[in-house]
Amino acid sequence: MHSKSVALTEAEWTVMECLWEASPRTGREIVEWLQERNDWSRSTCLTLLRRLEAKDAVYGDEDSGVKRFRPLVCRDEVAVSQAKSLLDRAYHGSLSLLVNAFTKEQTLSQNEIEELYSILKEMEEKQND
Amino acid sequence: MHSKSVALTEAEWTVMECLWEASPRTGREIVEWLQERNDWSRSTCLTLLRRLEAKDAVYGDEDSGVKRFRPLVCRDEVAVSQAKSLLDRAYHGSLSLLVNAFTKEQTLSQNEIEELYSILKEMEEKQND
DNA sequence: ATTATTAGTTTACAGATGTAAACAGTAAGG
DNA sequence: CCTTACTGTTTACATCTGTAAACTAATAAT
Repeated sequence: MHSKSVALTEAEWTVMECLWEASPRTGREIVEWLQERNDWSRSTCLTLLRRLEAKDAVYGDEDSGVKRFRPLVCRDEVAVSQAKSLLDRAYHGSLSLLVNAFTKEQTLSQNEIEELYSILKEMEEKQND
Repeated sequence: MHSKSVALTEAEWTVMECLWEASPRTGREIVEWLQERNDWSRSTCLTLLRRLEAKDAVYGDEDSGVKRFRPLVCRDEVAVSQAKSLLDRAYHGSLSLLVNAFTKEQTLSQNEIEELYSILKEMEEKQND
């Protein structure tokens, strides 16, 4: 699970979710999983898998005609790189600007607020080393 | 400046930045502005403007052969809607998850941390009304 | 008038993305 | 052996994006 900054499209994300949830998974399993949420055809699912293989986001380990797919990038990496690109584009790279914009729009749950507090606290502690 | 949730592409963002910075602006001005940062041809700039007009993100007010463009969506709206879509996709809609992922990756500046604290504080106060 | 300049529009075209039908290879059933 | 049922691959095609040349209408300069 090396660290490449792959960019995933909407549809590809969905496929990856399946593999991040559990892997390896066979084509058949993946198709099934995907068809439960979207109504893609088998072909569509397999095409997406192939494209993901092409961009080294997954690897299909073939064993007697059946491939066993597993992710080559982890969710966190992709998420962060995606977030970074949005942040740069829309918030001059500033996390607080994003959070601010967000809170103006919708109230955060008490839970979220506490969560955020503790993240900040932790951050500070780490800094005081 | 109504509230449509337009989705902008990378290139379109750049054009919008120009108009958000100041408007109205004539085609010539926009092209100039854009060429200072990217090296797009005049055509490219104008094509993007036209596409933005098509998706009602800007309006070109024609006056004797010269158009005066201005944005029809505001930066904040677009930014938030973009952020929301990322959040949903990559962080199950949870802001704190995003913040967390981020802090793990790179340290926030003291400034950012304080900024975030004050946002949270404000948030809480608003809640206690 | 004729030409050069400028403004915006039309057309173009390759690569990415969503979506899937058609096809080929192989294993299992009869 | 021949058909069926699967597995994965090739091919296809419309729309979206990035990028821009070609063209037309209007204006200014000679």
